This record gives sequence, structure tokens and C-alpha cells, in this order.
Amino acid sequence: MTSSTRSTQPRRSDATRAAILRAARERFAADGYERATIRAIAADAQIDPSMVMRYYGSKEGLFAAAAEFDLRLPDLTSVPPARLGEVLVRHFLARWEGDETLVALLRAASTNPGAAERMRGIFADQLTAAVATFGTDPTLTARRAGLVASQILGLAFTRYIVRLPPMVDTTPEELVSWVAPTLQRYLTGTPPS
Amino acid sequence: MTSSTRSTQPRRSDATRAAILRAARERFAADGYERATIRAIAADAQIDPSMVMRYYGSKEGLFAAAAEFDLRLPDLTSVPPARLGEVLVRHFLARWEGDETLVALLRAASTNPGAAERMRGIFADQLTAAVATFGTDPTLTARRAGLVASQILGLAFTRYIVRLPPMVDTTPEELVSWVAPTLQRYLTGTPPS
DNA sequence: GACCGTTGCCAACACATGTTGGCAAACACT
DNA sequence: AGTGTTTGCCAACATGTGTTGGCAACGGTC
Repeated sequence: MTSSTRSTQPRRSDATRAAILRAARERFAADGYERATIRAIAADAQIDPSMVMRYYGSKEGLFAAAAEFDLRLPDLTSVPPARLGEVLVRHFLARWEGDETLVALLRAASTNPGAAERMRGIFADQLTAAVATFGTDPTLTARRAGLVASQILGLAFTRYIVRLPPMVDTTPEELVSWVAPTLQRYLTGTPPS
Repeated sequence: MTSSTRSTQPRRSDATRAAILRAARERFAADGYERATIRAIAADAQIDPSMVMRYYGSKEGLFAAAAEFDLRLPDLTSVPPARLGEVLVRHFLARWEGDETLVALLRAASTNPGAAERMRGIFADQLTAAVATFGTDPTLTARRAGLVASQILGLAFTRYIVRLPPMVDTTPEELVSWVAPTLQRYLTGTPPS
């Protein structure tokens, strides 16, 4: 702290900080947590590796900052109940088609316990909260949210990580048509016996 | 080659080889490709790290041997068409609930290109071939197989890798009830416009 | 213009990694 | 018994990693 009394004053190094964060997201998304080295990230950002340490403390700290992520789920109460699935798939596809943060998180979650923990938080908190806006049984709500997460993450995993050819080649709209009914049933379908 | 003229004669070191492979599968499944070190695997197998190199050439070679995997898909032509989804989910859950090889492959596929390639091979070849037993349009067949893979891998990813609480707590039979209709539609449903 | 915090770079440390070569004991075979 | 092969271990190398400390240049403040 210098002389700033409240929140954060714009610092002269903000540009550097942002460059590091951008490069970190790219590298984490492309290589995963362990293969993405601080040296490579620093090289991409065209600064010295020691700056990364000064501004983010450690590699874990850098990842924590780079993997900050908000699903930005729309208000599901203002959506026609019959179109919930469609709205959700479309939203997710659009959300991470233009933001590699989730891909970074997805890759890292496989090997980094902290990343997995964050993933759990995001989908357990944000998604469960959204699903909870309709339906009262908490166990059932959690199960619905989990199933939705399984299909959504499976979609992302096969399309962006493993890159299964049929999943890569299919257009987003076609994917929406196929997957929307699945989410719809997970969200509003009557539970099996 | 020593004096063996055909295939493979039982060697005295077979026990060691097997111990290495078992430890490797465990470590790769638990830690992923990069965090699983040859030293740790050798320690688990109670032998010297250099033996791993001698018997498997390199870390990549060891992984290739440890990640040998067969989905063992049943013959889908002898299954009532209406129960295809149910049979498939049950088979997959049973298949990898007792064999950590697929978990190892799944974890590694996120960061290791070779593992991702193998994953593509398994699901593009074995699964697509099974789906192709009914239906003629190759593009549609590939798409169906891809969608099935997305839900199946999403299930495995959320249950075994990220360990989302609702997906971990749910019993296999309950998962089957929820997911079977999804696969059923991906396999036999009429394609959207 | 002197002072002090900030920004940046360089060099280095401590450590873990995959990998290699050499050597001793155990074994197989004549 | 003698010889060649196999199995195993030890020590070491080369390299890449996250991380640290020190030092020069810059920027604003009195």
C-alpha cells in the first residue's frame, strides 16, 4: 500500500499486469497448468519472469487471478420454461467461444487440485443457484445441476480439449438443436423412480 | 532378442514389468501425465527408476503402454433398439468403475497431445464403429457418436476428475435412469432440421 | 534538485525432472 | 565350473523449473 486510502488507484504497471494476465490465460488454456511455465508466459508478455512473481506472488496466485470466471448465467425466471435448455446451451457456447478462461480452467482442472476446486465452486454455486430458482427439493436441485454440468462440460471437453472431429466440425446452432432437449429434461423432467 | 524364435517367451522380469505398469496406471490416474513422475512410479513398484527406462524406453512409452484401453463395447445389434441408451450407460459406468485406465487417459488427455490423440482414436474408431452398425449416413453416424461421447465423457469428467458432489453421490443406477434417454436420443432420435 | 517508492531486468539459487552408463549379483545353459 | 545374458541398483548428468535478491532507471513530490 502506498497512499491510496480506498480500493485501488490506477497504477503505472497496470498495463504490464494486464499483459501478464492475458498471456497467462492463453498459455494455461493451450498447455494446461504444469506445462505453462512462468518463463513462457513472461516471454509472451514481453517482460521478465520475476515481474510475474512480484505482481502475483506465485504460479498458483497467477493461475487464481487468470482463472477468475463468471458464468454470467441469465435470469432463468424470465425465460419461457419450455425453452430453458435451448437458452442454456446457447449461452454456454457463446460464453466460452469468445473467452478462453474456461478452457484454461477446464484443462487445469484435470491435474491441479485448486483448479478442480474452483470448477466445483463455479458449477456448484452459480449453476445450482440458477437451477434453484425453480424447484424446492435441494437434493433434486443439486442433481439436476450436476447433470447439466456433466453434459455442458462434456461438450466443452470433447470440442475444445480432446477436439473430437465431429464435435469440432458441427456448428454451434446444430449443437444447440441436439443438446437443448437433454438439458431441458435434466432441468424440468420428472425424476425417474 | 535372445533365443526366442516366435512371439514372446515368459521372461523373468515379467513381474517387475507388471508392477511398473500397475503403479503407472495408478499414478497417471491420480496425478495426470506431468505430475506423475517416473521416480514416484518406480517407488510404488519398489524398483529403481532406471528399470522403467529400460523396459519402456521413455515416459511417453510407459504412458502408451499404461493407457492401452479397449472400450469392450457389446454387440449393439443384439440389443433391443429401444434399450440402446440404457445398455450403453450401464456398460460405460461398469467398465471404468473397476478400471482406472480410462481415468488415467482422461486426466492425461487434457494436457498431453499423445493422450488426446489416443482418446480421439478410441472414441472415433470403437464408438463410431459401434454406432455405424445401424444407420447409413456416415456424417450423421459420426455426429451421433460424437454426441454420445460428449455425454459419456462429461459424466466421467464430472464424476471422477472434478468430483462434483452431486455426481459423486448419485448411485450408478440413478445415473443410468437419467442419462439413458439422452444417449437413446443421440443414437436413434431423428436429427433436428 | 534531492528524496523515495515503483517498475523492470539480470543473475543466481535450490530443487526436481527425465535420462544414461557402468557395475555387481543372479540366472541359464553347456 | 565357465561363460554370456539378464536383472537390478547406484551415481551422475543435463536441463528446466519456481523463486529470490540486488541493482539501475524512471516518476512523482516537496
